[in-house]
Amino acid sequence: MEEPTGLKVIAERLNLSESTVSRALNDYRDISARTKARVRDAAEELGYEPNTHARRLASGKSDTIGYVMPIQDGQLTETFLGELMAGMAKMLAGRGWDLMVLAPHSPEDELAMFKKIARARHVSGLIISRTYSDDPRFRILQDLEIPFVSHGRSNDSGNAAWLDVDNELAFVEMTAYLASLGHQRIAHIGGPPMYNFARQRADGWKRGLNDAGLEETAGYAEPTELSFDGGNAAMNRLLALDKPPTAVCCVSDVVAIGAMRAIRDAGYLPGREISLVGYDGLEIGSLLDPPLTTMSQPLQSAGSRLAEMLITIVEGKSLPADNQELFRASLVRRGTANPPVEGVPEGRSTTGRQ
Amino acid sequence: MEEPTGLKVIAERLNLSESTVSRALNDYRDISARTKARVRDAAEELGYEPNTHARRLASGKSDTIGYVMPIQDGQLTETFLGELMAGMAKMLAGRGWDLMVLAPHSPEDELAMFKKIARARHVSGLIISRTYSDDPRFRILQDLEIPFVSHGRSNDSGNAAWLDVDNELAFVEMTAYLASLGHQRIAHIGGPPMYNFARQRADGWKRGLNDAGLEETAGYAEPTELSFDGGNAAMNRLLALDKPPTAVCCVSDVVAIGAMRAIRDAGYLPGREISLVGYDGLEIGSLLDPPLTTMSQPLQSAGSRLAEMLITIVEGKSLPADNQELFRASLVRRGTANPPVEGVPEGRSTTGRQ
DNA sequence: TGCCGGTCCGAAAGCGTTTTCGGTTGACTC
DNA sequence: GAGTCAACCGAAAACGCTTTCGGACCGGCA
Repeated sequence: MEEPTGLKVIAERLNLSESTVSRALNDYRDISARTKARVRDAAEELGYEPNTHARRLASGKSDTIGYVMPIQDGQLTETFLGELMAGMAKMLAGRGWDLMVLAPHSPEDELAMFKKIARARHVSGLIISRTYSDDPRFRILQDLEIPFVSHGRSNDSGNAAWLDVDNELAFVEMTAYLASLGHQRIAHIGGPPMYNFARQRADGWKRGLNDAGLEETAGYAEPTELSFDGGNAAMNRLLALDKPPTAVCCVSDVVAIGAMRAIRDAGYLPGREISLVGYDGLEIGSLLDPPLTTMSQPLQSAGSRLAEMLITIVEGKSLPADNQELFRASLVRRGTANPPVEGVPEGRSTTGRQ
Repeated sequence: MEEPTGLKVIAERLNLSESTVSRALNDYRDISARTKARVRDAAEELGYEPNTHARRLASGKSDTIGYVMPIQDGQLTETFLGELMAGMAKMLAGRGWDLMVLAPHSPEDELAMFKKIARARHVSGLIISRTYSDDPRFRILQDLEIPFVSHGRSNDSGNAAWLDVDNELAFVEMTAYLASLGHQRIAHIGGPPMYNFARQRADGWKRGLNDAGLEETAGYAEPTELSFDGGNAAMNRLLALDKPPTAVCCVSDVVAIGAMRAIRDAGYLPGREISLVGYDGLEIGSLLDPPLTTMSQPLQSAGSRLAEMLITIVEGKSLPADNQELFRASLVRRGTANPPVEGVPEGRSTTGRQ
């Protein structure tokens, strides 16, 4: 009801022009300190809040960035989106920027959104996530000249801005940890190689083996779906080998949980006959029996940093290529990774040779 | 680089005025069908996309709603936020609206955001969630005249708009289900009564007992923290009773999982000596052993509906009080709810009497 | 005294839409 | 054939801010 106070009323009250008031509030240096103080006080007192749309129209800036949610392929929706977005939103709010959510329901839809943004420019930058090994979005966004930062790398992320977890290092460390416990037969249950992180993690596992002086046993790399069933099936395949592994690096916690079930069903105990490490640091993993050892990645801080990077790029204060950061995952020691026990597990098809 | 095409260029190309073009695109009826068609074709061809800020400034509408994330009290961040927001974003996008995320880090911060929105009006409505039994936000938002819809009811939600799951009914059904399996000693592990849903669920359990002709046994209502440890502790208290329950209605899946552990530690098997039903329908529950029976609530559709309701309110097409909807949770039968077995469990402190 | 340079502020032109208000047609009535 | 009434479109004023440009004023210097 009460019309909001604009520049006008505060200008009239102080016998100043609107332009002076505007510049005073925006801290232009051709306004005297005294005037600035008067203006600020009056603005405060009157509860002035600039009209966002007018400001954005006049300045040509939108002070808004968009987060593109991963396209939901029916199954498990990422559980950490909330935390990531909270990190972004808080950072942005601190700078007076807004966070807008985009939830495309297909790649075509996503493309249409990009095109619209490229034209309307009401969003000045994007954060994308869940990158593929070959991800056309990098090219598209560059062609459309939309500033963006990616959460996760890709083959196509060359000179783009990204923030990623050092997946490879995480799995190097995971493997090294298992080796340090005494394991020699360390397998890997991986994800679909179309996802970039899946490839990186597999690479990390290989390098970890190498670093530990172990060699990659045939059949020890088992790619699978990122699901409970996928982990379960992959673990069953590993158990059917002549020499099943005594430890397994799993591409995700959910996959690891599926593997745990398979281990149990085979009559073993996860963390005893077969050690297991997951990845994601899911809260829920600690509730299992035994609690799942895992690698956890920072989320709130990642969201915050992503937003920060994008702002500097949008403002032209840095180049995309200068914004490439690697976060580090950290080992969460719980109950499923322990030194190997002697003699087990035996291959199902063997009769004791070994 | 290439300046975006505005109303101007399409007006010039067609020898029309900008105002005519604008009205044609907005389907005013004082524009001939022929002209509308010409304008639309030209707009299409030129890839016209209206400038959001200019449009919003001129029309005085913001076509944007904000989702206020629950304030994170350190512990487990809701796992379903992603899905809920996806539901909202998709619905809104379909109508040309935007979804903005607000992530206050304290109640004071939240209040400041409300006040700012009330003045700047760059967000035309809000969706709030995680409501308390006594939630001051209802009053505040009404006083500030900010249109809003709440995800969850409250004592204060009288004539406000809300969408909630029928928590009470869900627990009535849950209790009835356990009773139908033959259970007579049905307990409830509840949440902090400051949360409105916790109260509702406790009420549902009581009504369910009543409907089944059972009476509430002393000590069978155990409020606790919404965490694994909370569930664990509460279950231990139940197990220490003279006559422990043979079935337990849990306020959430996480709490139920904590309870499962307690049951195991006491030497029983969840779903055998003591049945258990959770609430939330967490994916992860199906990965447990045995898989957790639970009640699942719709999320994407809730998000979508929330957004839809808010739009009609913002547009003045309906009153808040006419937008109160109850969704229904549905039972997901998995492994932890079965008919009672005879004679067990015994109270720990008893020596065999019954 | 005249000129120069700084400091501070006002005027005014946008930014790209929407929307009100008339005005111009042509057809249609009596 | 004057008057009426739709039907259709243009002019122009917002919307509330930003930003450029120039002007007034004052002190200091030659």
